[in-house]
Amino acid sequence: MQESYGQFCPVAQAAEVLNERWTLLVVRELLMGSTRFNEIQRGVPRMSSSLLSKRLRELEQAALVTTEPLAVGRGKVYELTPAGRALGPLVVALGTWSRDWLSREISAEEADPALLMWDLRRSLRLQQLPKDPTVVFFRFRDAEPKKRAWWLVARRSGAELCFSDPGFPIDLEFDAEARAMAEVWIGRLELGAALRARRVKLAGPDELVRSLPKWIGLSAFAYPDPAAEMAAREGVAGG
Amino acid sequence: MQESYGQFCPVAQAAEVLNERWTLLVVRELLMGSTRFNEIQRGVPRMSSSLLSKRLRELEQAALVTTEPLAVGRGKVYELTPAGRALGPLVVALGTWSRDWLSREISAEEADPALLMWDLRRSLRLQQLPKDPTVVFFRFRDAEPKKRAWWLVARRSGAELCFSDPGFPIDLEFDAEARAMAEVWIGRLELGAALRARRVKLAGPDELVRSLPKWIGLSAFAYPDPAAEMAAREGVAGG
DNA sequence: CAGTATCCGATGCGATACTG
DNA sequence: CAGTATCGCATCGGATACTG
Repeated sequence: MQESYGQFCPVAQAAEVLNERWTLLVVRELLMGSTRFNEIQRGVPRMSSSLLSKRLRELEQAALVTTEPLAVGRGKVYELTPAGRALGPLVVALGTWSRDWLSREISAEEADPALLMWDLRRSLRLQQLPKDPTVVFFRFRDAEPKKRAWWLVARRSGAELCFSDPGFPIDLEFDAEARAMAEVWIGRLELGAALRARRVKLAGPDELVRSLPKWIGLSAFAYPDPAAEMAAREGVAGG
Repeated sequence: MQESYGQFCPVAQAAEVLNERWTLLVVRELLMGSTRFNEIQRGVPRMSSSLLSKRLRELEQAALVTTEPLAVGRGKVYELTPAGRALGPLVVALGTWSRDWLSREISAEEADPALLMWDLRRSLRLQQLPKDPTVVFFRFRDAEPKKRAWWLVARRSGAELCFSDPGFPIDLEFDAEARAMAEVWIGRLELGAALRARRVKLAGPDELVRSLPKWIGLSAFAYPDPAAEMAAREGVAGG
């Protein structure tokens, strides 16, 4: 832990807790609903276990996180305290600010399909699925071999992500560069626009294509406000 | 600069810019209106010049800050770009969150009168002054000798801060522990309550005492919203 | 699986000294 | 005054190995 700033200013005190490397991203994962160590780690794959462990302890000490031993099996459940949950709007605001003002391109390195798919899976609106299961195949031509193909098997009861063909008939098929998909995901590129520009290709029965925006979620930062969210969806569905 | 997180998530990209040690506090100073190097540094006195210089360059590179050489004399003027200014509500929200949820006590170390007075001077509402000049003497009994006594000479045209008696007749006199004063400043302790509890003492003509809350500002985090602000003022004036 | 302990190298930061 | 250059130590964090 860094030395204290030695200031009474609340911003300084907040910074002492949140500015440590990775900490904010761990909070983000918890806000997104991850509760288990490995689940959290899938959201921050470049972070070592030991550091994640340390950060979780620090967050617990700062009273932003509580843990409870699992009733069955080993391990704990990590959850945000009210103080931690109160950071939700702040993290969203930060993400939105970042999307709007930091014009950095997404690099090839960053557009990790594993992370993207993991995020995407978590944000599905399973209740809106047009079929049960709905199976979507994703192809990222530019990704490293092991991360090129993904099967998403979405059921109302939950969704699974596979690296190899699970054998279900495929309903929809995406084909895109990981970067383009990531831009759509974070709301910098609208799906309709991406499709028109052929940066993202989507194949399947017309009605399934049309209904997709209803149940595939986007990043929390993709929607500045609910109205814009709805407008964006209409636009996509119409395209 | 730390290594990149390697994530496309906007939060990660924002963190890369803002999470460096001291950076957020430098942004805070710029948001508060400081534009000159030394002015900024007075708000972060424990930060070395070299590091402040480096951080300012980084912020400039991230397009949050612009500089302009001074027409006369040496040095530059530092200013936030629109992107930087857009962080304003975020910093305030962070400070408010911190005040509300991080219940850390202000330590004696942190309650630096120099910082407190510097903040206070900057937040005066000079147009609301009852007299011109209005001279306030502050005594912090618990502070180190050199920081025990302060004279604030506030004029509509600007305010000065002195460590030694400037010779003006004193209108109001504060006497408090620096910690108590800091708690009032950040809005964790209401001035009226502090006065009643004798943690802060204020002496002077009745009408000047009463008018003080009108022109002495509090930290940006002391007011969750304008309504609360007005209510707080009324409460103080009545007490 | 769900973490923890240890080690070691990189680097971030603070101190000091210096310049126009 | 308004910064910049340099240096050396501390510490942070990543890799690896380990445990119940």
